[in-house]
Order: sequence, then structure tokens, then C-alpha cells
Amino acid sequence: MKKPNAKERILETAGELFFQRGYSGVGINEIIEKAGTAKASFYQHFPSKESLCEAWLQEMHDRSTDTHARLLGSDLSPQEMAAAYFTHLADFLKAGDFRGCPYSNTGAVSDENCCGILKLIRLHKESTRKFFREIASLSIPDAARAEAIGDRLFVLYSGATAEAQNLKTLWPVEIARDAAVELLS
Amino acid sequence: MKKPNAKERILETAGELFFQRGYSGVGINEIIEKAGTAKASFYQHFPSKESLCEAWLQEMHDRSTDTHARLLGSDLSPQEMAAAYFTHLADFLKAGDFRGCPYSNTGAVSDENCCGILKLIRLHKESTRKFFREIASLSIPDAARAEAIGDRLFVLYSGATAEAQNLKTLWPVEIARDAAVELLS
DNA sequence: CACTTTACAGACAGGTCTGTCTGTTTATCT
DNA sequence: AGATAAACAGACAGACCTGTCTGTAAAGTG
Repeated sequence: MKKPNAKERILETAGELFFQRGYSGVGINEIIEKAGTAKASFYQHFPSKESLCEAWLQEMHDRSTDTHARLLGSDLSPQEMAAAYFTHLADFLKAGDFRGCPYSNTGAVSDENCCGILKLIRLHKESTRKFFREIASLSIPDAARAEAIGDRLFVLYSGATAEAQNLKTLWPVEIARDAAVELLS
Repeated sequence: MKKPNAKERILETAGELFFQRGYSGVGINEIIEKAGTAKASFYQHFPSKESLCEAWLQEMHDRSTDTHARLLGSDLSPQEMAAAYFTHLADFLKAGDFRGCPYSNTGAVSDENCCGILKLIRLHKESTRKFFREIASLSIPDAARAEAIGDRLFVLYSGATAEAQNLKTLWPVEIARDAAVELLS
């Protein structure tokens, strides 16, 4: 517990740095220095910086999948689920200096060459969209309408994250949460 | 008209490149090569790459201010104004290979050192927020409610732009436009 | 014509980046 | 103890970056 192996230390350190300063703003040298490993060790575990980024995105995606499942499996009402998820976002942003969505931020500096990264971003976004659609389907009988409302929740969530980052404030999240609760009532 | 001066050529070329590949993905050397100027000429007009970025953001902001004023001064209904603005966004994204919001994308790679850039981003975002609040105030008598609805439109607009970029598709814009029209009715 | 401004051409310095390489040290397992 | 795997340390190459510098050519103005 005190001393995980090199791969885990690299992944954890890189995650923090990528999140704080963006994928393109952090170099391998800084990562290995802060993780306390040698460069050779890094390239033994990850063939490239890009693959490290993919591992990071995948790890976060797995965690968020768990969160979605836990919320959907809870006994909260749909409105409460959505509200809890937006509150979770607010806590996340507050704790992380309003750095916004790691997926969107990474996508903003990835060209079409990084297709592995772009694929993971889309995977996560579609998964989040599906999560909101499922919430919506719990309180809206009409399936087509539920899908449309779920998509609206998704767009609200994304906009709240983006603008909280740009403006370094929490009101977009609160606005989006209120709108989401209204949409589900 | 065929041959603007060096400064304008640099600004125009840099604008296209920054938009297509992001601020951090484009170097001075490429800009001046594509603009057909010398490096010395560049540094005669712009003290740094960062100041070039600020000029670019400022230029776009001025244009969007015009668009806002024109829309607000038109004889369209509030719903039509919002719908037109989202349609404008759809056209913009389609024409630009779904590169998303230049301000948000630039902000994602700027740290707190680039305070001039960050200030312009916030300026533009607050200005867009105000634009949506004014639209909302045209169809919602209660001032406080109008402000809240305007903020929702703003968050929807931002989320639509972000997710259209991530997913390379137009449905977030259509979803947001429908939601906006509903909010204003 | 002389002068000044503007732009061109491109070398250069000093730094950062990814990724490769050589070699040493530590830990684990039989 | 001996063997094997993992991690260490760090130099190095090659590319790219911003910004500075020297010098030349063209264009407008008195």
C-alpha cells in the first residue's frame, strides 16, 4: 500500500498532472520524476506517452461506470439521482481547481492521429449520455421523449462542466442542476 | 484586397490554424510560412505568440458582438432568435470540421500565466451569457426567472458546442436548440 | 535623389520534448 | 547461493519550439 509498483505510481502521478495541466502540458520527464521512477521503467510499461494517456482515460472511465451503476441501483428518485450527479460534479470541480472535463480537455489537443484517445473520449461520452437517458426513462413513460430529455441532461451536464472551467465558478452547475430537476418533473 | 499587409495576413492565417489545430498545436514558424512573411516581420507586429492569440480572440469576439447585436435588433421572436443562433452554430461546426469553441479549446491549454488570454475568454463567455439573458428577457416577464432561463440557454449552447466537437456530430446542437425553444415558450 | 519605413531571408541561441540506449542496483524465486 | 526479473540512473539523439539577431530588398515620401 505504501509502495505500489512503478506502473501504478506512474499512472497515478500522470493522472494528477494530466488533470491539472492538460495532456499536452505535461512531459514524460516530469511524470517520472514526480513518480520516482526511471525513464527506462516508464517505457517498459507504456510504449508511448499516448498509451499512458489512454490508460488514464480508461481508468477514469471505469470509475465513472461504477458511479453510474451505483446511482442507478440506488433507491433515489430520478430527480434525486440527477441532482446527486450534479452535486458530485460540483464537488469534483471544487476539489480540482475547476479544471473541467478531462476528456474534453484532452480531446481539444488531440488531432485525428490520436485515434485511440479520441475513441476513448467518444466511448465515455456516449456512456454518460446513456446514463442520463436511463435516468430520464425512469420518470418519463414515453420512450422517445425520455431519450430526448436524457440527451438534454447530457448537454446541460457538459455545458456546466465547460463553463465552470472557463469562468472558474460554480453557477453553471447549479443552473444545470435546476434545469435537470425541472426536466425530470 | 488581394494583398493585405503582413499583420493582417498573419492574423488571418493564425486564426485559421489556431482554430483547426488549437493554439498549442501551431507554431510561429508554420504561421509565418503559410502567411508568406518573415519572422522578423511577425515580431514587429506582435511581441509574442501569446499576444497574437489575444488579437485573434479579440477579433472573433468583436465579430460575435456584432452578430448578437444584429440578432437582438432584428424583428424575430425570442424563440426564432435562439433557434437562429443554434442554427448558426450548426453551420459553423459543419464548416469547421467540428472543432468546437475556439475559446474553450484555447482555455484548455492555457495556464494561469496567460492571464490576458484567460481574461478574453471570460469576457467573451460573459458576453454570450448576457446575450442569452437578453433573449430570455424578451419572452419572460419576471426578471429573475428570465436571467435563470438565459443562463440555461447559455449552458445548453456551451454543452452543444463541446459535445458536437467530442462526438463529431450535430445532434447535441439540435437537442439544445429544441430545449432552448421550449424554455422560451 | 536621399531618406525612412516596411518587409523579406534565414541563421542562431537556448530551451523543451519524446523516445532510445548503456549500464548498475535491488528484489524475488528456486 | 545463484539466477532472473524488475527498477534504477542518466546520457544521448533528433526534432521542435520561441524569440533574437544580422543583413538585404523594396516601396513610399520629402
